[in-house]
Amino acid sequence: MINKEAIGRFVFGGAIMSKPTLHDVAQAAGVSYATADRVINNRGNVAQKSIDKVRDAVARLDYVRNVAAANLSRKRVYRLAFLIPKGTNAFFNRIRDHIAQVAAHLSIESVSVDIFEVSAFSVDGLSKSIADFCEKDFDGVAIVGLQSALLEAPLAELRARGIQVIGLVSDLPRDFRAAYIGIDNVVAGRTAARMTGMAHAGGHGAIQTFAGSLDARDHAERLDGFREVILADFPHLTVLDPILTKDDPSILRTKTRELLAQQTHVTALYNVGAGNSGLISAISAWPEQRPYCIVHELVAHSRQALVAGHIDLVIDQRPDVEINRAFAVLRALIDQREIPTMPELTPTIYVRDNLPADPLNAIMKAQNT
Amino acid sequence: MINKEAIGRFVFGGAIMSKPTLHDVAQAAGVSYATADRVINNRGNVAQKSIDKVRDAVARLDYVRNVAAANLSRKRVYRLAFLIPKGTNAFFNRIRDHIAQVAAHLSIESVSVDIFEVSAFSVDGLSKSIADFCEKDFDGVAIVGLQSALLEAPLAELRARGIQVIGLVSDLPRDFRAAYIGIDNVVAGRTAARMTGMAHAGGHGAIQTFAGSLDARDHAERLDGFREVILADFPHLTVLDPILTKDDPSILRTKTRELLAQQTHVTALYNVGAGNSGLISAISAWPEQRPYCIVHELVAHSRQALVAGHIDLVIDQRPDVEINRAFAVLRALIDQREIPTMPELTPTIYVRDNLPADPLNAIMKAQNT
DNA sequence: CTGAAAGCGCTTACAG
DNA sequence: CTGAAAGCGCTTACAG
Repeated sequence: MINKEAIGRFVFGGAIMSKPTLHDVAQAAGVSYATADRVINNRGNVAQKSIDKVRDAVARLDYVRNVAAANLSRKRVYRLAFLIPKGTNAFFNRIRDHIAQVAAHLSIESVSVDIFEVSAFSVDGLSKSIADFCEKDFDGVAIVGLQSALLEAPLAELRARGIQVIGLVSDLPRDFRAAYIGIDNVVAGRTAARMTGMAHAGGHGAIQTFAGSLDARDHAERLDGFREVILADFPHLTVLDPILTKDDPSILRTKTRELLAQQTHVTALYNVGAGNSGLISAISAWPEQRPYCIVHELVAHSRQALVAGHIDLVIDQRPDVEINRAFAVLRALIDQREIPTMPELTPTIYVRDNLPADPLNAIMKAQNT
Repeated sequence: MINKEAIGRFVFGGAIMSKPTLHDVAQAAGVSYATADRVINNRGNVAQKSIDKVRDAVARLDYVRNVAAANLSRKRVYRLAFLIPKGTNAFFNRIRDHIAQVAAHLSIESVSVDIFEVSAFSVDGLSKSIADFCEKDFDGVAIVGLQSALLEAPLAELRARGIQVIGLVSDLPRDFRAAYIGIDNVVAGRTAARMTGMAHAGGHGAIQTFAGSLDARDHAERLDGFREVILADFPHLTVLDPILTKDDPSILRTKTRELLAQQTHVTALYNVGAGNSGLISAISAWPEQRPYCIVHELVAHSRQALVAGHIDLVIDQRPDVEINRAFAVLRALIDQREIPTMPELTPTIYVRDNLPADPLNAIMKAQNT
């Protein structure tokens, strides 16, 4: 035990001091407790002279408000909400599950969590949902957003009501949310390209891309990133224009089947969007000579396909990490604290060997025994 | 806003009830507040009859202790410590930095954090450090462990003193710690193998492995996992026995240089251990014809080599995530709560495209302007 | 504009 | 074995 570093202690004149309280501040400033409280919390109705004295004392003593005590005395409940696209999309189901799971633990610490489902990918629907949401009494909300000026008015209304807003997975107009929690989709596309390039080991090839729609910003960004890297670093490879799928599994199935039946020169498939179950079902019928295959988001079917060797790679945005961070960021914003240090969000590469334990699978195993 | 789910509220008879307090429990049980407190916290000196009544009331009301209020009243400080190998190893520097960073934020919430450096990788040193540590007054400690029966006695002593112990990065003897936070190194090796296999695109090849020492459990496990996957799924590839390096960069440099000068049939390099700066410096002298190259842990030099294209892949254990989890788990253990849901630990694959933002780099850029 | 007092849900002596 | 009371650091009426 050679070296020792002490952090987070208050050492004064060699002795460990306890943290200053509002009482100490009031005393040092020569005002009453209540007055000190008023300036600390900007409650108004305080003489400028008092304000200055208190501010000064705060700085001198290095006072920091004890949020836990404050919350206790107010019986505070953090009222949080999530606005998530409704529907059966496996990815958003995963998001919902994790929110519920975290909420169950957090309820112990006086946090209430509501999930609202909004009509998927519709600017009108989302705009109306946000407007409705204004009526409710919440402290903060995480919204799976869209980029549209139509959302600005309802978002401004939320802010006016003191509700903290963050974008989740898909961003809102920049100036109308306090933070964005999600991956950079250009980076995700670049990552997919790097892996595809590596897997060709310098050989020639052509990559068939798939996208739900080029209007979807995340899809377009992934394609851009993908093309950038292939163009710059893998001159032997060609990126074919995307087949548009509306994220519909049956379209993906049909198109993939056609492609494989034609015995084309295609050496790799990359789907930037959803609907992978269709792609997988088509591919698994051609097990012997399938192309290299990358998709996004780890959900039941993509996971299974990875394990079975039908696809090679899944790029995942770790919705569990995103949700955890959304809670932490919302609480910090509501408390007007600094946002805590957290690990960065980066697209995660899964192969069959580094998959996280599968909770569903564990349950099924338990049932079988 | 079609559907709505409320979580974490207490709904009773249609009305939202606030959580029951100890007061409610005492009343329902027909005992005094103090007695209820005694059974909740197992303070002893309570008649069995009272215990039963209180336990019953707790179950009926679904009471859960308010930890924040308890901590406030006790002016509780969580006294946490980390035992980390000393030395200049870039990986452990990263660990130390992140601990300090998290600690700076946590100090606000009455947590004190101390880092103790112990002589690296020495069972004797670690054993003595743990014994010394018993004398100090802490609530919990995370230890970068070793597997040795010699550690059992001092660890038992820690437990006897009510100090919560977890293994971090490298595990302690199973029965003498409450949890282990770190990746599965067999999985890490398997992941490296899968990527190496893919990068050969079905072609033949030979992979030269490097390890610090085969006595190091993590090194041995990574090699095992690596061999397993190559053997099972990549029959065209051969895994060469590891060159032992003591994790010394100069040894790695020399050996790699020799290897490359010999113009061998080696198509890939995989170092399961540390000392990568040596490997990288040797490789970067042969930019045109270098083999495929995988190393562990994202630190300044491996990151730079990835960006420069000298190496292909870094497998990282996300020490930042591990540290965050260590704090959360220690606090849960100390509070005797359930361990909170957190994203799983899985070896992370980095290529040059999905790197997290580099804080150092950002600082240097700022200084240059 | 300012201050004294009760209360948030708990723990800790202290008195029976 | 049991209970009444003060106090943790804050907020919220309420009275001046």
